Amino acid sequence: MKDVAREAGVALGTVSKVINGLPVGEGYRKSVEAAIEKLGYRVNNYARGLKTNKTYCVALLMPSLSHPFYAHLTDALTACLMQHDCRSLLMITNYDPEAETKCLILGQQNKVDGVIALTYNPNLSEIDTSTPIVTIDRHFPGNFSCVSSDNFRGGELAAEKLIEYGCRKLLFLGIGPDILGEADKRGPGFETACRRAGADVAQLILNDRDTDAPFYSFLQEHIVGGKLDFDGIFCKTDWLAVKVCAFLRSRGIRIPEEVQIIGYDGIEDYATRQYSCSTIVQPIRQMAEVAVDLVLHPSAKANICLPVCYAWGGTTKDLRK
Amino acid sequence: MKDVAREAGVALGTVSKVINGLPVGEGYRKSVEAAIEKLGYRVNNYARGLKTNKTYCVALLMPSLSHPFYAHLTDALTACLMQHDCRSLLMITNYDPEAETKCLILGQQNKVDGVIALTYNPNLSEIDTSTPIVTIDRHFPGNFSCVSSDNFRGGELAAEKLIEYGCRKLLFLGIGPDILGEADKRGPGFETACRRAGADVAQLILNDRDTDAPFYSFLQEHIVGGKLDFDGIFCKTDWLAVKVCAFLRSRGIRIPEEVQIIGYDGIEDYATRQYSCSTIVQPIRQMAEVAVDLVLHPSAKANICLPVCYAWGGTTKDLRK
DNA sequence: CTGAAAGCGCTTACAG
DNA sequence: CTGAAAGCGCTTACAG
Repeated sequence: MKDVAREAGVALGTVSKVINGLPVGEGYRKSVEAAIEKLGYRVNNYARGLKTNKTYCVALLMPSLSHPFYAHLTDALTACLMQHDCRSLLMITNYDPEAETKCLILGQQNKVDGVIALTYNPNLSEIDTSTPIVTIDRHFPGNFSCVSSDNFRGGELAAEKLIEYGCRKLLFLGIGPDILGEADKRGPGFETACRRAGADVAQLILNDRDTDAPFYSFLQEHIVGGKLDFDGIFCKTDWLAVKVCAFLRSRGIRIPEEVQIIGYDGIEDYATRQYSCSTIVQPIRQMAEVAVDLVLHPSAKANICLPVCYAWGGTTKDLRK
Repeated sequence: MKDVAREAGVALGTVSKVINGLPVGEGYRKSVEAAIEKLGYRVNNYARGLKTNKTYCVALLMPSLSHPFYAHLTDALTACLMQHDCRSLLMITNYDPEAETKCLILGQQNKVDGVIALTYNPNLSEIDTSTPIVTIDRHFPGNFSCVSSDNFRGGELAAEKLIEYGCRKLLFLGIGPDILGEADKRGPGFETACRRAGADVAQLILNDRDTDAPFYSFLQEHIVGGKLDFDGIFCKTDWLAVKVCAFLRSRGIRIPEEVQIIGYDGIEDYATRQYSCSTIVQPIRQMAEVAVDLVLHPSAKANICLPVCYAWGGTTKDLRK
């Protein structure tokens, strides 16, 4: 920058003004721009951030990118931030609360303009609350905004569809509850709509993320004479739905003829772009847009639920046929 | 930091030394640490970077995170960087050369310590070459290191396996060539091994990433009397292999009984962790480790090919049976 | 071993 | 409108 000023024969302040588009004499602007071009000068964001306290950088905290939902969300968030001339500082926590806390601190140490976090259970007491934090799907005490899909409505929708397609003996399968997770409204939404319609509904909710064996033994117990005791299952995630489908098929149960299954998330196969099961689709792009908007223009604590929709994915009856 | 110095009754330099673990009197260390704790002080990386010219931040350029390969690679790279106390600045280019160039510049403007890039065709002439750049799977003129899987060997391996499993009329299907892409050695590797074994080999290589219709019409032309004219196909990517399988199955051709298919990448289903097709597996974690090592400790231009392996995924004959 | 001072590359009141 | 100067929060020779 000093070199540019010397080359153009002006003071540093003038160069700064040209860079930032502040009013400057036309002749000065020309020569400064020429000097910038000639020297290949590029402003140093670190130095700028030191003065302005703006870094044009937002930290993204994700549990993993191995799961397509997180990968797509990260993709969408980064694209949105880019449109606002913001960069994303990506941190992967692997579902580990300690790593989550560490990452939050690291992010803040880099003086990010904000944090968008999909976390499981960070130690929030260590967190500096002066930078805006937006969570995805999680409520935390304090002044954090939260954006999520409309999980309760999604649960209702799953129930409505299964009942519409003829199911009467319904089952909800889920892992959780996560700490204060918005996603834990899926089950209650499902149950509410089932009861409203007067349909039978059972549920099995596990706490252990590491094994799904209990789901299989539960299902096995409900297979009598080669027939499953339920005709409609809502799984808390597509991930679970896909695994449940694989298990039931391995036991000779036909899907969707004997039992229909709906998941939640809206995961597509990477190659064929087909849904991996019938599912409640989360509006990922919109969630990203809202989260970015909220983190860049912090307001009072907001709690935003975005509308979901149902999509057919082979594990429910296809009414189009 | 000034506050910390005042609180501890020492000079700024002393605080700096404590923070950076430089030798300091035990009593001073104690009181400085107490002051840091009390004030909740955290060093500002931007200010530090201004002096040291180190940012502990590496830019990651990826075409997208919608494809599992890029998502897993990004995940692994971020984890490796984290272990080196480095953060990742994520930039998504959507395969757009202009965006690639813009991202490279943005990254450098943030004074990253290095760049790891999986790009298609950025305008490299605009790039400042003073920061180390490591590419994945791409060669560029200039002093950039490149890490990739051993694509040529992967192609050979695919041929060897298909031939071992009884195939005699082989076909290679691919999109490309990418500009100077390392991945373009897959076809030649395949062909070389086929010829070496004296097997027939045909190939179809398209240039248009946006449509795969020509693949299907080509295959359709080679279906005579319900039989495909090839008994072994190597697809340049799993993505293509999965789509080709879907097409052939829709035409009533049985896989792997009538034709065996191998892809490249090693993509697993996110839920079942099963390979989406028989495949040549890229060593993603190792590639990430090597790339991070190379970007953090730049040496002379290195060109590193990591070993691949074959994995069964349902589209070749399972010899274990 | 410690403290005072200079300087990293910027921005921003403040005079002129 | 422009230039000279102070200062953002750090680190690092340099004296003491």
